[in-house]
Amino acid sequence: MKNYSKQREAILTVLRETDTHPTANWIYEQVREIIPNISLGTVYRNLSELSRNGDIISLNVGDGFEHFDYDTTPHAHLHCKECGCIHDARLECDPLAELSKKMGFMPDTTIYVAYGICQNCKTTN
Amino acid sequence: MKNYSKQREAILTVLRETDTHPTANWIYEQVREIIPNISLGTVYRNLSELSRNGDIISLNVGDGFEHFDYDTTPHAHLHCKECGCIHDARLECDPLAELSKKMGFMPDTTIYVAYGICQNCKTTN
DNA sequence: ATATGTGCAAACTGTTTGCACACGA
DNA sequence: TCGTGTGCAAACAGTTTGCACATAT
Repeated sequence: MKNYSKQREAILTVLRETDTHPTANWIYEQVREIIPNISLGTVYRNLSELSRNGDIISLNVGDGFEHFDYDTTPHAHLHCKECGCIHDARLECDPLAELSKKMGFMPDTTIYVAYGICQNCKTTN
Repeated sequence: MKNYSKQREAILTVLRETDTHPTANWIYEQVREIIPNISLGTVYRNLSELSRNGDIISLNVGDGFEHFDYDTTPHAHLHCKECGCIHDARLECDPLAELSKKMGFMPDTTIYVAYGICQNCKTTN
């Protein structure tokens, strides 16, 4: 762990302590409870940097928002088109890792997303 | 196959005849060679509709552009961070389908993306 | 005639960036 | 002091949308 700025530490703390897949703005609002006058630009800058370093994962599910995940291990995301929730799931196999090896492609991140309707929304409607 | 407008037909034709994963703007420029005065808004509207219907796939690799794919079958995408190319690959297993079944999640689309450096960029640098 | 789709351009919005300033080594 | 990071606000860019008009049934 490097010697990060207190802003970056706060962002990491917020991200570590949630099991959702928050957007930059949600993180911004949470971090403001720790550092009230932090700016949204700083949040974006740090999230980009952390993502580039591989400390966190940037997840784009096509809802117009970038989502961030503290868990950088390969795992699946189940994204509900109805309520927008994103659930994690353990992978039973990792085809992207195997594939990449065969094709001479060096992946440093792999993303698995299933789009559909979650159980909760299914029973509600 | 429904009775689509000639604009939508042209968009589908362009999409069918490429093996890349074009952006809305690239599609727009191609379609203009068929329908010179088509508007970008129409391209976006049709792509959204087609994607919603499941006729095409919308793919977001986090480069700021939405990419579209005529191939709606589950397959892997290898996205090069260097040159931005997106290569297709056959899946050796489909964990998202299996997972979803177990968790009561009904997916209508599954996205597999590996981020890294492609073989071409690796040898060039 | 009526409903659906289009062209155009303005508006929207998540994200990025330039710049002056603050902070830590 | 010097370099890196921040706060602020303006700018950016991909996408969406309102509206008048065209098109097909």
